[in-house]
Amino acid sequence: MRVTLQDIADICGVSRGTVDRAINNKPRIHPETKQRILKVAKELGYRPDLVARSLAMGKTMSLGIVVFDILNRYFAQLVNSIENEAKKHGYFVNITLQEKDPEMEIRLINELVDRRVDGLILCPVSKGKDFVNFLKKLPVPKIIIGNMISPDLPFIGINEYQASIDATEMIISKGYKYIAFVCPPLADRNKENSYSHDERLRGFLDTVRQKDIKYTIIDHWKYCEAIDELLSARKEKIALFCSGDIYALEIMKHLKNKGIKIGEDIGIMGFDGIDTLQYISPKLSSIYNPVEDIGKKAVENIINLIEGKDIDNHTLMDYHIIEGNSL
Amino acid sequence: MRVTLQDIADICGVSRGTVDRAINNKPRIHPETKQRILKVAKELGYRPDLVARSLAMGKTMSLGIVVFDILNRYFAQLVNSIENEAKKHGYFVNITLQEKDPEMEIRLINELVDRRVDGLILCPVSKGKDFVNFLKKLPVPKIIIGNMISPDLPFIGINEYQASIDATEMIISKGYKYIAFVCPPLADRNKENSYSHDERLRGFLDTVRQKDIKYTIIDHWKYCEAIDELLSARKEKIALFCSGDIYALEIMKHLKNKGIKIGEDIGIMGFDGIDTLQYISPKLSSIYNPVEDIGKKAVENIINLIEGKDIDNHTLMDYHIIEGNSL
DNA sequence: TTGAAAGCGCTAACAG
DNA sequence: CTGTTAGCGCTTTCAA
Repeated sequence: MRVTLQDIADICGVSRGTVDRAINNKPRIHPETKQRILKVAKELGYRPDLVARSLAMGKTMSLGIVVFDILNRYFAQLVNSIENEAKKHGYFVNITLQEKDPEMEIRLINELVDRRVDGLILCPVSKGKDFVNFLKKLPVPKIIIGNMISPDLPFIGINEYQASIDATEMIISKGYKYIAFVCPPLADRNKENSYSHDERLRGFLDTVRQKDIKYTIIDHWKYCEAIDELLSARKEKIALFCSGDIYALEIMKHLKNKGIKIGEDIGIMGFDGIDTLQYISPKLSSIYNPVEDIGKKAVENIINLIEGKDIDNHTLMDYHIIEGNSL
Repeated sequence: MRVTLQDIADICGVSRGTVDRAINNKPRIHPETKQRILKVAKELGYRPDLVARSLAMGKTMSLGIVVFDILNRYFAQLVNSIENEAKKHGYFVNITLQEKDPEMEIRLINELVDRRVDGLILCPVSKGKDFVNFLKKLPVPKIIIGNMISPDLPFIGINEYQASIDATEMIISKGYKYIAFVCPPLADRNKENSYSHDERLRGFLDTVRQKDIKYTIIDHWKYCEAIDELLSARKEKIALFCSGDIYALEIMKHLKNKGIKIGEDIGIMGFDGIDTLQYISPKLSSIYNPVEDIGKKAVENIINLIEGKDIDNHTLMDYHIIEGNSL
């Protein structure tokens, strides 16, 4: 049913090789036969079988992407920019979501490799020596985004530690004397890769301790309740530094429902600068995480690796503070 | 470098066929040889080459998805649910974004077919007879989501017309005497497929005309300015019915900046019920568009088609009105 | 300039 | 139960 090179060859009375030369613009073919072949190919609506080509060439022109959740705005933006950049270079994108399940993550990576993607872009949740070894052994190049898991694996991200210091200093500069740092549960962080959150926490702690600011760490899922308690327990005006805008948005929703005025009764700082924020009032202060640039850079780097070129093993992109009205 | 069936066959002193039987759990093989082969395969870390398998079997176990923009929350939710469901059935997902460019759309669909995806799930922007013919001629099954383009092509969506009637009646029931319908420019709608918006508009018009309600249609990109004018020109309290939550969010942002109280000074109704709304105050009234169910159903249907089974050509899913505080 | 043939790694049909 | 063989559709090398 589908037209193959052989079909065209039969009709034109030439060999498959010649048809190949005509169709793929290869040299060493007589212009006239070429025209004849192209004409027939067009009439028959010939389309190449990219699976067969991949097998023959050992190259699929596709990238495997593993992220955990495209509903997370950060990853939606990331995937969007990866897809756009990949397309420009003629690559297609195989996306899989691993739902924060380390076993599933490994399974999915394996299957992408089985499908012979030419390169992998990963935002891993797994961590540890075994996982790093697993990745290193894979027969395809890979780029890690966001959660660094090993200095040996090519990485793209921002300086989370410094960004967190900058954010904390900015909060302090607004006069807050008590800051709560909100982040995912430590229990999860032991199993999962939480490099970003760890670095942010470290930056926070180093700053508040050095500046002698009172603080607490809220690292469990009942953070809204914890904040309520905090509000009734502390007299001074407090600020919340959320390790991710998603937390900040949930908290803002909660506080608004209670009639608490954000920016007046309490200060909030986010992290990531996701674009949903444009619709939120008051405007949330946050850290702009250049996710589009990161996606683009990841594609550039992975293609360089695929082509055997050298890249910087660690690339840190520029971030900056977004001043909103929430502090 | 990569281990093949032949490598294992050589080591075990059997033929490729036998190794195949062992590895793929096929019958007619002696348990002992099977064990021996499996052991070697494991030691060598054998992994199947899915490209080769695809070529041999004429099946890639992958679905091609074409949407225009994963940054649009509606499509992020859709893609998420498609990916999850596909994974359950052992299918992988090739996603491409066409940026509302009809030519690009055709190019991308063609390339997905060249890559031998087993089925396509499309949210087309193109329309017209040529495009429908193009789709019909494709040698793979396909499902259309959202924008119906032909009664002959399998479609999944909601009854946009009826939903719009329900929404309009609900607005009217709140006492509004003047309603503005906000939707994308007509100019774009002539070229692009705007089935959803057209149906919503039709439902709106049929209702306001029948109930003798004053109305206007704002179908250009300067809708915020248009609304400002409307607000100063009309004395009665007006409602805006936005054909898409995205418009509603932009408008709410604009109005909030001007200090206009939504739900009090003006009424707003959205469409789609995207999940960003949970963070927005006041809560936007909207129409819940069951995008997750649609994605799931699309995968089920496309797999049925791939397997040669029959499906309902048109599937309408349940929607419902979300009552917020914006009316 | 063109043809023939081998091979990519796997599946499947047919013998033995 | 196992081996052999012929593809799948394309690329690539070597002859002619």
